[in-house]
Amino acid sequence: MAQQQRKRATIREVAKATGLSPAAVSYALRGIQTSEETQQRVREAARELGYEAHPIARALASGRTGMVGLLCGSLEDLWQQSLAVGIGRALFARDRYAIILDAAGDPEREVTLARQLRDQRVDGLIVQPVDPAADVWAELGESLPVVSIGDSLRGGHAYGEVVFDNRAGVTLALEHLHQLGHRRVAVLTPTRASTPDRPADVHVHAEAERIGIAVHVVTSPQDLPGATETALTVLGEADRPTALFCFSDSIAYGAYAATRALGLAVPGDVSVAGFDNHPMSALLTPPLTSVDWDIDDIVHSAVRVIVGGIDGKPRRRRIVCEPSLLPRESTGKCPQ
Amino acid sequence: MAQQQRKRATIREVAKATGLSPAAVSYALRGIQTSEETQQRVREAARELGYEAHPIARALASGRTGMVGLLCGSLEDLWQQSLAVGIGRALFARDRYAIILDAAGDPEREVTLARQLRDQRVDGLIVQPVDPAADVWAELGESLPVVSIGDSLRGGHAYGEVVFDNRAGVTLALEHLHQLGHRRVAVLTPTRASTPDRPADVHVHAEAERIGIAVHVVTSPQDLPGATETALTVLGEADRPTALFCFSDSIAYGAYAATRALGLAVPGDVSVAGFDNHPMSALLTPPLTSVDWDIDDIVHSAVRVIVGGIDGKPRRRRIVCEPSLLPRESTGKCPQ
DNA sequence: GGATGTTCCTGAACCGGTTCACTGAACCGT
DNA sequence: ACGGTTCAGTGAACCGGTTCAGGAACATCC
Repeated sequence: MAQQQRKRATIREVAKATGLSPAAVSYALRGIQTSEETQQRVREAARELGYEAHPIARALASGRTGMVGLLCGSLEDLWQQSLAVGIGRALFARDRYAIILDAAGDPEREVTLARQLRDQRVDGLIVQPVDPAADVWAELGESLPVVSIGDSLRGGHAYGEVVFDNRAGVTLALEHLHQLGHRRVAVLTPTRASTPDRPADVHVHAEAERIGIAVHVVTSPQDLPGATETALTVLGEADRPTALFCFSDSIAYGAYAATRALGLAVPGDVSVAGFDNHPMSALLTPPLTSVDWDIDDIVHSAVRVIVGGIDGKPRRRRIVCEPSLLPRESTGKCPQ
Repeated sequence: MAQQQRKRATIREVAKATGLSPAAVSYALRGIQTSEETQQRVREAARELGYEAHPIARALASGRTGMVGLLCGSLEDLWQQSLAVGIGRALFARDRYAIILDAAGDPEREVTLARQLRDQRVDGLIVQPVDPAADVWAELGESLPVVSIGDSLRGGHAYGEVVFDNRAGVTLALEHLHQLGHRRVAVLTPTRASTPDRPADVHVHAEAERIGIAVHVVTSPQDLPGATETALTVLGEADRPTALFCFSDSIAYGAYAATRALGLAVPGDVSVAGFDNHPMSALLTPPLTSVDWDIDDIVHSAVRVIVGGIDGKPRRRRIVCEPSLLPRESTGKCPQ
């Protein structure tokens, strides 16, 4: 398409119009190193010429792009979608743009995308790590502020962290199920790096043991068909668990689909608990019991921290979010 | 943060290492105007030096950023979230990045964001217009390829269009409801520009008249609380409609919440039909009758067309998507 | 009154690629 | 042997800002 690229005015034209040097104009437009009166004159000339700073040129010269990378662990998950949307908006409100990428639960893909974002010269990176122990975080950490959401990056390579007290969430859910009499629970966690020592997973086992529940941990994709299939397998086993604890609501939705397909009643035959409390969860039949986090708080914390990092604040931040349990009707007394 | 910005190698260093001019290296790396043997040498030297092209510098010199703007009408809508995610992925697969912005149903905001994206020098713009008749599209159309999704931009200012045959969708839904005996239907459409002559809206009235249904058109926000409130109002009216036709599934979810709050049975007391067929819709109780579009097809069409536009293909494209009706259990015979 | 600062502005280098005009050499057919 | 192409590569300008060293003008201080 022969785009005529509608030549916009440059800083040198504004300089010519005002009789100043380009440097002076550059300063004036940023309100520094110039007299109030000059700034006034420059602004006026700029407006008349329809001058708009060229972000690319500015980025090249100043070394900052105004872009923040957002690397999501798995955007199939509706909750992560909400988070991404929220972060995109919040960044925009601070004059920055988000580049949203999706590792789709694959640790290798995550590494590739992370490098790609660095090469793209984003000013900062927000990541929901698939593999919090990957070496790539150390590598990125030396050239960018990195903020992790959800899990701590191993080795302290993050500039900031907004971590969830997953342990508390797990405890809440498992105790809730125990109280209802469940002793055999399947835990469906998102497909993740095969690091077997992820703190949350370890905690599931430890807590289950402490509380007195036999758990069976299974990984699951986050999309509806994938999660449904996983749940079908779990529920089709000989020794069917009496409750499913899903590490994201999206997975719980798959569990619902599976119970429906198998003709199982929730919570009559099997209880289901979720994690995240997506708005849709209240709308299902029965409404889904879920562990709730304050998503707005997470969004704003993450954005505040990454912006701080970009602006050179030296103090690292670690913000811990506490969950609460929202007991609804998908969990009930253990059958017989 | 004293980021040491880990100096990466530049093209001139590669030039020095190979004994070529920077220009030759630039050409060689892009595989043009140089001998196979030189390209080989250059690639090798680049690898050894850890050279990666600097996208910003490239963008400044070449005038293309590799970024595509994606301006969504209202990201509250789960279906639009799916679309955004899909488009982001598909663009990335073609070595491009998406900048996803959200007009939140506000036409003024849409104009501002559109201009902002242009000033940000995106190579192209994909938009789900809130106001297809806005003047801004003409303005953008002269400096960028613009692809609209959903509605045609008035005045033919788009380079390409992936439009939905909304009329057909409306017809499908209304005829379905008519067949079930409904004669009084409320239509909940997303909050939009106040252009009263939007083709889809006009068509609702025309089709309703043709078919013999009295319609009452109401605009609604797309988020769950907003849509719930709108539905509550509609269902609380003296002359309550016997069916709700929601122009997006997200609005239908609000309708479900409202019926629940009012103690109305679906479809016993009121039928609900949606539009878009989001994956969650099959999971509700009762499963939602919805007008279905092939979202993958939409994603790939839009991306194919915008990439064509960016690459200078002169032929404009208009792709029309046809809907199909997925009758599920949320629509039933009109009470008495 | 000379040393010392400020304030405001300039010139030039710089960021790191791309592109255009041009050159020297090789290759072509006759 | 000759004019005409094609190929591979060069040098310099260029994209449009930012930044740094420095300088003129003016105020301040002892």
